[in-house]
Amino acid sequence: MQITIKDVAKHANVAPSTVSRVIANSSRISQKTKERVRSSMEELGYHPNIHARSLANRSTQSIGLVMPSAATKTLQNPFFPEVLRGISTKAHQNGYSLYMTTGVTEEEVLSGVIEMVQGRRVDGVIVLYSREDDKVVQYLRQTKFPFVVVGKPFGDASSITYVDTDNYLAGREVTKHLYNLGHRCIAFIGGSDKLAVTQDRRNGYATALMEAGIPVREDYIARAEFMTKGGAKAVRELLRLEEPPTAVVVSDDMMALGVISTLSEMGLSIPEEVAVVSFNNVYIAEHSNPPLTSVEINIFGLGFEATNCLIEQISDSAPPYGKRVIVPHYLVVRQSCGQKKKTEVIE
Amino acid sequence: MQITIKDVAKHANVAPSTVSRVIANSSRISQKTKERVRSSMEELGYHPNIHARSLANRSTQSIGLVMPSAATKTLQNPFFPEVLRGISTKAHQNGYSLYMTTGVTEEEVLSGVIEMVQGRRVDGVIVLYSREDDKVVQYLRQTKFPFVVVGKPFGDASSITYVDTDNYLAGREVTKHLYNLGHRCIAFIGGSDKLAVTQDRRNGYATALMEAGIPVREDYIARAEFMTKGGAKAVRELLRLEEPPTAVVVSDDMMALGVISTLSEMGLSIPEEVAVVSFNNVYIAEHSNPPLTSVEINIFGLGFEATNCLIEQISDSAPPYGKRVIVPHYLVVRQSCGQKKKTEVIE
DNA sequence: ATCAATCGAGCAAGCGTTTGCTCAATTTTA
DNA sequence: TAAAATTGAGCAAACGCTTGCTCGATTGAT
Repeated sequence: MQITIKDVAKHANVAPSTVSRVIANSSRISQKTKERVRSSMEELGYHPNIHARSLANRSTQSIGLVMPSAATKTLQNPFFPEVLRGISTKAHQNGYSLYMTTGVTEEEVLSGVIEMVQGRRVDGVIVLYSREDDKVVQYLRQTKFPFVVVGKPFGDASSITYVDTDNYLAGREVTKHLYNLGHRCIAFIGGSDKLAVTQDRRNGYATALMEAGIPVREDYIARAEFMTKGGAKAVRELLRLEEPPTAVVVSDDMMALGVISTLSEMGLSIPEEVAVVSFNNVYIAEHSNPPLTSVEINIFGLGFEATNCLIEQISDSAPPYGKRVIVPHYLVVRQSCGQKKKTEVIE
Repeated sequence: MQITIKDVAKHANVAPSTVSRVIANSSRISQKTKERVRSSMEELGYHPNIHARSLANRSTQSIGLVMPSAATKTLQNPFFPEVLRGISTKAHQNGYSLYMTTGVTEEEVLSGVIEMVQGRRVDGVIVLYSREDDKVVQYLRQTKFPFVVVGKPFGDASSITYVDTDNYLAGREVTKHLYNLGHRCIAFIGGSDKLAVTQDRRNGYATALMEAGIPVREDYIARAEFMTKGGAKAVRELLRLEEPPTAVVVSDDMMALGVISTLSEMGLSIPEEVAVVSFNNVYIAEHSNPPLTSVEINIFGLGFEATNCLIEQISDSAPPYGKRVIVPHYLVVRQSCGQKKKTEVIE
């Protein structure tokens, strides 16, 4: 059987309540008693029962994680482990542990979240994506449960705390970079249109083109799944156009990987015939062939900051309005985007 | 305030205990009452408080996950997300949720585990690695808490339930494959020597050499960290040898990635000058340059099976002795290992 | 029609902690 | 020196749920 607070109390010759207060390090207990109780705890190998504590306490010291539906697929994108690293680092620092539910459909995910929240399983929730018309965010909002979103939320963003990259700016910069390298036919391959990240990056792309006086062509904008296969398919279609692009902005490294393997298969050389840039700069971007030019968005930082915000909210030290944290990004130039003509570079 | 079982009871005009039994779908309650109670639950939006339930119940419906220490680093290896996918799929199917603690040092990890176990936070634990002299496994074993190991445990393996790849065999096969391609100078680059997986793969490698009548050279066996940088360093040393190897068996795809980028940097062509094979066949193996020949070990399956075994143990439907599940593997041949002379292939 | 068996539902005692109150002992103040 | 203030610790009531027992009502057997 488990060792309870009562056993410790008996062993130390005090009341259970005293033991509890020793654990909480209450000032109402004398130093002497504290020490006696502590050594009893040590001796008996006491560990508090988390459920009893949560029940009495109404707090759980754990954080719920919401992955996009079909999390099982999602975990294949290195974005998630990395953001998880950031979250778990901060959570651990503050004595929180992590609680995950997964679900295949959107409904399943929502009911998982409801269970977490209503069942008082967690003190707060981090939503790891931002999608249009998302039921999870709606629910969390209306129940006024502490939560933060990784990505820019839809609707009344001002009342929601979120952590994000300035994807619009990043999209613009990347496109401009290609323009500066001399490209005029630049395509965009994005993930699901419902995702904030796709929209922002695409808008940035479009803005950059307009600024450069290049019309935005609908047939240069492709959509695909956030994984390699989607990227492969999208690029095939683009190259079938009468005037195929000489450069593509791809909204995600994994998709970009698909793009470059497809290009290689088709016998097109990168970056000479088609230049490629993408976002996230996940681990493997550096090791692909050729290495990917990508926007470093500090995924770890996104997770870390999100957790920070959440803990602030939980401990009521957060302002009552939504807070917004933008994590800085920068372009990491590698081979996949090419460079200006050699001569110019040498100069 | 939360809606409790009492509220439902009042609303449905029954006793709280009846509501509880309705939830448990006890046969002692008539169909009519069940329906009435259920509609009350629905109407009030009732969700059971998980902590109260666990407290009364002594069960938590959640599974603890133990990552190797410095989990923050570990998550960078795609092995973990993938095994997580397997675990979370099976767990979800059976209504379990996942609970993670992380820790930087071995001590931290251990105390996290102790907290999970003694604090009755989880019903069972999955250990995601196998290392020599591991305190976590020792602890779990002596407390007789349900747990399963992913990887072959040390010590009295027969009493521990574990799920593993036949790494010894895989190491042998891979080495033999290189031998068959004509290689006679084959090196091995492994991760930490304390890990079961490293030892097994290395032993398989050595066996294959012996079977082929090739002496095992100490200076052909390098050790490195389980990530790209380690691989890079190790290969540099091997190539400094008087008689450098023409092929390397690398114990992990991530390290192999480091190996091949280093080789490229040094101007050596793969597979012509140095052939490379590795293990795990993670997502990116296919997309590296050149694509990696790697052993597909079904990481997802490892996670899935491990969870399955654990749930069996928790629900007492497992045998009292340690069970062993070996998940099959197979070699996926891609460019990095080269092939026999063209003519022979064509024949 | 009577008694035993069966069925459906309620009572109340936990599960292990926390915490507002109470109260005795000690110290301070007048 | 007596009264007031302070300190340290205990009592007992939650927290929300489960479950062994009890008990009245229904059913079936005699």
